[in-house]
Amino acid sequence: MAKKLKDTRLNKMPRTAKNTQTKYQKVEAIIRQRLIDNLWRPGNMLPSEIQLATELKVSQGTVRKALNDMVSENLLFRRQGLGTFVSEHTERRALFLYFSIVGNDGSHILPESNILSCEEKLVSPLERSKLELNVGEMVVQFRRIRYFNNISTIVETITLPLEHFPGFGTEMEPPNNLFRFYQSAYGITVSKAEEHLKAVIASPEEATILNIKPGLPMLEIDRIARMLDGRPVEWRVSHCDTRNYKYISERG
Amino acid sequence: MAKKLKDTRLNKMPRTAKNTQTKYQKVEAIIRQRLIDNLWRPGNMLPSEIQLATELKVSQGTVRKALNDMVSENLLFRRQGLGTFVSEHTERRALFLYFSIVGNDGSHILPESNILSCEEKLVSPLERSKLELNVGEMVVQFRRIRYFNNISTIVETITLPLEHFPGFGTEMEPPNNLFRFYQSAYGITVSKAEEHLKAVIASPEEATILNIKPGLPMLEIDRIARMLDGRPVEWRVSHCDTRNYKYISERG
DNA sequence: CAGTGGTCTAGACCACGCG
DNA sequence: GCGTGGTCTAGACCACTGG
Repeated sequence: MAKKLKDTRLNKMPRTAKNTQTKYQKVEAIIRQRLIDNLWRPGNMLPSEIQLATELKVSQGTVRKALNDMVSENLLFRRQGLGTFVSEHTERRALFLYFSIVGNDGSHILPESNILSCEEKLVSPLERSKLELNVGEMVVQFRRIRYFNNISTIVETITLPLEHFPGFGTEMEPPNNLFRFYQSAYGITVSKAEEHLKAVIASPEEATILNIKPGLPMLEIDRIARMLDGRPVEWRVSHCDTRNYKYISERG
Repeated sequence: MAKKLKDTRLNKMPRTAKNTQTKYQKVEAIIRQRLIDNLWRPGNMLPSEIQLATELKVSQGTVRKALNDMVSENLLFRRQGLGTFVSEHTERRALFLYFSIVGNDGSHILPESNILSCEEKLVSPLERSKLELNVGEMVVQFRRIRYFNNISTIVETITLPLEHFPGFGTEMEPPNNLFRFYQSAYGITVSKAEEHLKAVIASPEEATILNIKPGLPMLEIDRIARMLDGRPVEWRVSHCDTRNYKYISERG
């Protein structure tokens, strides 16, 4: 790692067949790298467009395009009259961006959670492929129940690469909003996730845990969350009782 | 309807508290209306940015911003050196934009389909609320099975407001790609959809139709599709056997 | 080659938030 | 009032497409 580091000033080489990256893409890459390096932390204000333009020797419009692209990726947000800021994993963000379960009436509620178990172990072949790890690496795995209005509705199994989360779960109880915790405690920002959904049957164990009938249909959400550089950072399998809740998704 | 129609030339009134719409938003509204009116049809090329800018008395940059916004809504697409075009509901679009079921290995296949039944009837209260219709309006409702590689996997119930689809299903068999048919035969472009997912149990009837065991868990996809002006135009409930297939969704 | 969209610049003015 | 982002303009040049 750490190849090509002295790119602070953009080269003036014309864009040819061998060099398809535009100026605003270079600006974007520089800013993205600064986020990865935690040079600007979540909640911080970035330098103004003018300052960035001056520093990087491009016009304000070019900086603007780069920033706008990152805003539409939800990495940054802007407030007119104030400035441009690094996004944080707030409650609101967790609720509307990374949590797709709502009540039958459409109401958004972030459920409470309760840890059932937590262990460190050697990565299994399936976990290796899901988290793109090497043989012999360690993971932390824990299960938890999630409650809406004190009614247990979801059981989750969460697997993390121990490399990125030293001491996770042993030094303190993981909180309800995990993404915010990853960000504040480990400097890891989840910026994307892929969810795979299936319908399954509640196992006897799940039925006991959730206090429902075994054989009840459950919505399975199998999700890989990725950090800013695109590497997987969490594998989560959630089984959700969808009698009173539903998963929502927009298309188009 | 048809208030405020003579807005072809943009007014020069300064943007105040009572007038928050910017120039590019006005340009966007004009172009969107032309799409709704089928003035430019799917697949057609729009006038060049320069032409639009001249016609609407704004600069090329303003037109560009309006067009780019609509490109990111998938209403238009651009090809450098050629022009800007109205999006069509092609196979590819159906497959990647409005069909979220893929194989367990991630492969995209558009299933074949087979109509089971089709009827016109008075709208029910539930259908009224789903499709935002009035009491006494008529709908067309039909069921179909969908096959992946000749294996029946999905059973769908589709409800359409008859008002927008005169003669639907009676004059000819609805084809596999419905959205393309809505567009080519009725001038109706689906531009957005909201999907609500739950896990349910296969009913005895569904089990018979799909040749599976009753009681098998099925993924229910309850979807409202909307046309360019935002009005609902199709209600579809799909029950999918997810043993060999899965629903995918990106977040962030 | 001419025409299209794509990038980049420079500068003007507006709307907003805060002191 | 001042600094921020937001809008708008005008013009230059590049890259791609098709004839």
